[in-house]
Amino acid sequence: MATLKDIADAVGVSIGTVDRILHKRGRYSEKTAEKVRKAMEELQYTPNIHARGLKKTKQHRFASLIPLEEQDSGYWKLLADGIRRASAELGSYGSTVDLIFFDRYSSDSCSRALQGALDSGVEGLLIAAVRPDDMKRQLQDAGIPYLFVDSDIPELTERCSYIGQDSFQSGYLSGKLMHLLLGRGSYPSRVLMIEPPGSNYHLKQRMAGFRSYMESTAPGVELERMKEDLDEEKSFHSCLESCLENRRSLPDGIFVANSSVYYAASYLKKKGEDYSRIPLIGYDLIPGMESYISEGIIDFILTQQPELQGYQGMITLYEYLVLNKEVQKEVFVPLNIITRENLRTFET
Amino acid sequence: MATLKDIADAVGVSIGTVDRILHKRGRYSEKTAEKVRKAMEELQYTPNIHARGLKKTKQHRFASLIPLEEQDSGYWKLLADGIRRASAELGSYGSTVDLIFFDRYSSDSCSRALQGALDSGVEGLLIAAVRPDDMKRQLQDAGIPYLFVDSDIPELTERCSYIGQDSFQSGYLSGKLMHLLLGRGSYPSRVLMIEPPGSNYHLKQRMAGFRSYMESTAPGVELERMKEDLDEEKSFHSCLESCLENRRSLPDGIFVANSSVYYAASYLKKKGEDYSRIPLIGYDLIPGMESYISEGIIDFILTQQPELQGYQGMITLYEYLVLNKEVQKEVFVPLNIITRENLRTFET
DNA sequence: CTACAATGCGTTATCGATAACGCAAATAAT
DNA sequence: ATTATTTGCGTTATCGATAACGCATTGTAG
Repeated sequence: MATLKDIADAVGVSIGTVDRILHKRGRYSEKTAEKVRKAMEELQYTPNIHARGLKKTKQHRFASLIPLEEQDSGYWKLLADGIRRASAELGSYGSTVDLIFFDRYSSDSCSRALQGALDSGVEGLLIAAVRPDDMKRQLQDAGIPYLFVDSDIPELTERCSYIGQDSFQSGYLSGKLMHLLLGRGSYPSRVLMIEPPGSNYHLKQRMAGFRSYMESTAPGVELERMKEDLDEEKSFHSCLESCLENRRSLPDGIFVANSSVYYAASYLKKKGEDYSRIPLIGYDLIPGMESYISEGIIDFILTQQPELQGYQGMITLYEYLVLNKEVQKEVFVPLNIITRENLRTFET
Repeated sequence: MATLKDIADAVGVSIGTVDRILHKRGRYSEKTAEKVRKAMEELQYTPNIHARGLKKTKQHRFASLIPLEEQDSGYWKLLADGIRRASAELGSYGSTVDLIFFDRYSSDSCSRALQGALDSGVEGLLIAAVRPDDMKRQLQDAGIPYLFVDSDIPELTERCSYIGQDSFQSGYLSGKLMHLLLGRGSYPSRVLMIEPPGSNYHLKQRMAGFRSYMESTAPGVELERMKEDLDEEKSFHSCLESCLENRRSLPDGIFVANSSVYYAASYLKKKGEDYSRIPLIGYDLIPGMESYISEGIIDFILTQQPELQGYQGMITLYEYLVLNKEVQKEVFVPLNIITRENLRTFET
């Protein structure tokens, strides 16, 4: 591997000059710059990351801002784990990461946490933008760069990137899988769509995607919609119970637009065989989900690898701010389909 | 972040002593060692990767040994791309990677390539063990560490790791998806299983997994088996043609155990609507596959992210040999299910 | 024509970990 | 008791990139 010194020797100048040219810091003639660039090309100069990183060691500080780990059935713990993994890695590169949590159902908690983060003097923020309206105001004139994960606020064009899901498409995909589970040609069938609490952009998009698939491809399928109000198992159970009691027969399939599918599964299991075999599709591989999948109560889980989102998000922020890498404005993570037969390969 | 110097100052010794204790290089008393270890704990010492890497810059050389990129419909190019990505990354850490290719249908080509790699003086080898018998002999007393990707030879216990697929399980999963596509209750149906040429362990496992699912779960499904002999489009087409002509009716589903599903798709497309709508399941997202998926000719593609396998494999080898990290003996990559509706999220 | 800035380039300390080297003091061997 | 050897520890050059500093030379303003 060629070093700065190799280039300098080849051209007949000093490393200082080469470095100035490399970083366009002025104080050189265009003539030597041309020669240097040619030599770099020929000798295939690659900067030594270690040397660069070592020299540039100056306590970088970042923070992440996501909902409380236990909210949404533990979904945010997965994201937090990814952030922690990135944090450990960045630690040995001389940076620190603060994890800040807020109550996603409280405007107050959210804005206080965000304000605290903005005032804490960190160099960059990783934000799960689950409260777009609250956050938008505060971020308008944020002095520091930020990156969104999980949920986006596209209007904030200064955000350095968004890493997350294509939620409409994931709903659409759920629709297809449900359609397959119903069995072709067994019309008419009735499917129950459950919209969990804390309705945000992504939930609505998933619902819309699901509906869109059914309307365009499976006209014989009738959709019923149910809205949950509390992110809690008991409440979910009773709500589902009253909904199912009011019907003539059991639905032919149930779709839950987030990880609350966990509650639906525990309900169906409790109610026995007839209920358990209703096709059930939902989101996110949170702890405890595995058993319902391997028992076959949950047929498909879609996931957008929250752990990876957290990890990637933090690493991207670092690369953007410290290494000056270019980053994509929008990164959609792969939509994974998890079912009984490939579940094991997704466990860490 | 605490540095060696911080630890040294805290204990009242020099950094040389701390370093010797850290690396157990002798020349210290157990008494100071104890104090140092305590200080490291308290001050949360994390070695600075950059400083370490910089000091240890000494041209590490590795090589990879995989089949020719165009074989198996271009499957190996994906793996090679992953290795190249790792190579670029490791380059800036001062290491080089040679990519060596061999003809996977020639024992001679394989053993010459392997011998060349072993004699080239590299520090570690990444090997796609697609010719277990040939390779086993040569690797018995290989002087250098090696790691397998894609295909394994579990008997060689000195291999530092294996990164790849659980092929039986992936066949089993294919079986489930095929079952869904057939539509529940539409028995009896007949499914054609195609075993591509170059029959190896993984192909056979996939076939076995598929058959196992059907036998255990879908007794009404009748399986027919067809064996291909040449890895070539024309030959595949004529073989498939003669097979389909000898039947009373079209099969209700087709399963191809590797990326040759590409040839099957091009055949079905050519033959028009009746053929195109036959459920078709296969493997690997090779270039050109996308269009058949989005047209709906291929219903499901399973993939074990060959690009990731190549990348991960090379990085793991590096971590094992250079950073002395512990590595898992066996890593199964996630089994991804790709279909029309999530295809886009898997394109890079 | 002097002052003084701007240009072009070389020199050097620095980041943190590593490991070779050197020097005492303690212990062992003769 | 004297020479070897071992033990315990400090000192220092090194890896490559960075950027501050310094010193000429050229250009420009008063």
